Amino acid sequence: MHKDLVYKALADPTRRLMLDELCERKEQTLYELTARLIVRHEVAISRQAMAKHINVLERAGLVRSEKRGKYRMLVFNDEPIRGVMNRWLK
Amino acid sequence: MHKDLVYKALADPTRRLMLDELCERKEQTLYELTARLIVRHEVAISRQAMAKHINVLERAGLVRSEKRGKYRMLVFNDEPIRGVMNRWLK
DNA sequence: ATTATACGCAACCATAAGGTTGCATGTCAA
DNA sequence: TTGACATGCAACCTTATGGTTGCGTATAAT
Repeated sequence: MHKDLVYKALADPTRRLMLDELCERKEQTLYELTARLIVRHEVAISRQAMAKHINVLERAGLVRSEKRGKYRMLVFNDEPIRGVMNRWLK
Repeated sequence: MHKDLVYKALADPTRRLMLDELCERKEQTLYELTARLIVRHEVAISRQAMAKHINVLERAGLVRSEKRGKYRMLVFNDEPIRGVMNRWLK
């Protein structure tokens, strides 16, 4: 569980929006999430770019994914964030 | 107070070490901090690179600096971190 | 069976990020 | 006042990052 990956994953605004959405709706497909970002947050992005972002989030442990048929189901996991943010707080 | 700058500032391991040190010892000069990182954390880095990192941290509001004679005094400020980490925690 | 769907993978591109070297400048000590 | 010291500034370089296009593939729908 490399914390560096968590910090780096959170450094991109698009990935933070993705976490916002996944935080609200616990389970989504990659396709749903992409559509949601485009229409609700006016993000201009391709599916392939979204897939890359999801991979970054998954390597950081912030997202768990599971292949179900032709869909990739995404679930948010807040545990890495908890282990990372208290570092400089007393 | 752009939160994006905070996330980006935290994305680099050297800057995180700098915050660690500044969190421990509230007031340091840039020179002290550089020396401390090199000897205590075995970071191979130049003074100029450190100055760049400090500027990034300052723009994010994580460090306040004040010119005192020929020294630049650095003070850690945890307020931006508090405003940034509860985003995905219930 | 054929077509549409949701996704994975790879190559490629432009910009940002982190680092270095070199030089200039203001401050302090001898 | 002269020199060492702590820092600022700018140009430059390398690699990482975020994005794209193109193609392949397994699943689902018609």
